[in-house]
Amino acid sequence: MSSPSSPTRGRPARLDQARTVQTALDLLDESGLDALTMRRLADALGVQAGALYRYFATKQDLLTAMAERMVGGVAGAGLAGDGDWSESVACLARALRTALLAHRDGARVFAGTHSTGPNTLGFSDSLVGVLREAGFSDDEAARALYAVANFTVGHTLEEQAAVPPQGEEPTDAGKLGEAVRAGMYPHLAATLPVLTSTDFTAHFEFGLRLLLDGLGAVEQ
Amino acid sequence: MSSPSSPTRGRPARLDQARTVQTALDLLDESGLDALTMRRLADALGVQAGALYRYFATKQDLLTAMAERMVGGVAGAGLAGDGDWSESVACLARALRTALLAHRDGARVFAGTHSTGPNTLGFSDSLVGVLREAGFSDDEAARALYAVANFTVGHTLEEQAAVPPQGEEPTDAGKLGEAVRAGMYPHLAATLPVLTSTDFTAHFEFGLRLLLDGLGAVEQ
DNA sequence: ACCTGAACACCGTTCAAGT
DNA sequence: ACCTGAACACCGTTCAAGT
Repeated sequence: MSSPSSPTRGRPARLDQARTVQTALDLLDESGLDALTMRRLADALGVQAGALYRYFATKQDLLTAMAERMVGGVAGAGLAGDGDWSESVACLARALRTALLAHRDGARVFAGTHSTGPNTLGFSDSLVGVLREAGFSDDEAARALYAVANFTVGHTLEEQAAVPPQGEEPTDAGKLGEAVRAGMYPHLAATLPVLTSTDFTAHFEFGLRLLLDGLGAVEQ
Repeated sequence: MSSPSSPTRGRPARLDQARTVQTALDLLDESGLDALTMRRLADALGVQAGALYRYFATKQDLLTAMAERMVGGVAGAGLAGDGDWSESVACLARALRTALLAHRDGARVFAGTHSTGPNTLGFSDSLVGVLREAGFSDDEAARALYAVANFTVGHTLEEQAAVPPQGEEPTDAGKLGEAVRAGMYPHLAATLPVLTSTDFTAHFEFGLRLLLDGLGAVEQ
């Protein structure tokens, strides 16, 4: 309740958790995760690197706070639609993907951390709640959460890796094309246009539909 | 065909790509991805760090070769079962998960790279092939590959993060328990036993079933 | 041709000392 | 109480020089 920031009377601290996380997210968007170092972040905050350790015990803790902040508001997406559990779950999954896409390397940051903050737990509680209230068992609801969340994060990880934010060529679809045209992989060759398509929203919606239809079958 | 390893007559090179990748995988299993540095790998190979760069232009290239090696043989899993596309796809997904689980941090290595080698492309071609031959369209087959692969990798990423290989407490289920018992999150509280269950195979099979049932609905 | 030795430009983290 | 300065123990990568 009063760790490093009680209402003190000395000169106000230049740093606090909220401003540090915000600046870290700005730096992430500008330069990407690989360029987000404690020293560069300290520079952006006008401070020495060591000072950050009064607010975050490790860099991993900072990344966790960033992930938690990124998914703020996502839990509320479960209230859309009018009582259709399938649409509510879809909205939650879409909101999670959108929140991760909103920051460069957002999925990598999220996948690399395990926040137990209110935004992250609120999302999980919301999704599990929608399914329990729709009549699914506790086991089914919890496992559906795993399936939807893991698919969404895994998908967004691929999406952000495949579509580099600005400059450099997408080095990936290119090498895939070469390799596939080399001869083997007849099935990949036939489906190359879809595989290298950048319409990731369509890919995402397809996978999400599979999961929801599968859940509909569980419901009987 | 003859870059750094022609059949020369001088003293044989101490290094080659295959031995380097194998030693790197051994080191990964012993110490984990964070401890896998070019210097430590060089040490294990009895060589200086700089020497590795004759065989791999960057550390990322080495990691890609490791990922490619990890999924060797996975493509063959599509031949199991007797013509049931659903069982073939399930076998491919299970084989991928098993291959990633076979190495410490295997999913992290795989998710962080994008191999276009024969093992990785063979897996994709195999899965797409099973579906195309079962009558799915090219679009459906390609998108199903995305869905199954992203779910499997996302799931295994979580699994390996949740179950620390040997020592240290699972710091994760613990903090989740605290936070959930604090009051809010009634739905998480009700499903806590399932959420903190370590039966990841059951979780995986549930999600996989959803995807396959969803695909069955597409088939009509 | 292959590897060493040494350097370059960094990292995350700690901690006495200042204010 | 909060931050600086400086250090510790590392990183990935490059490249002249040796053999």
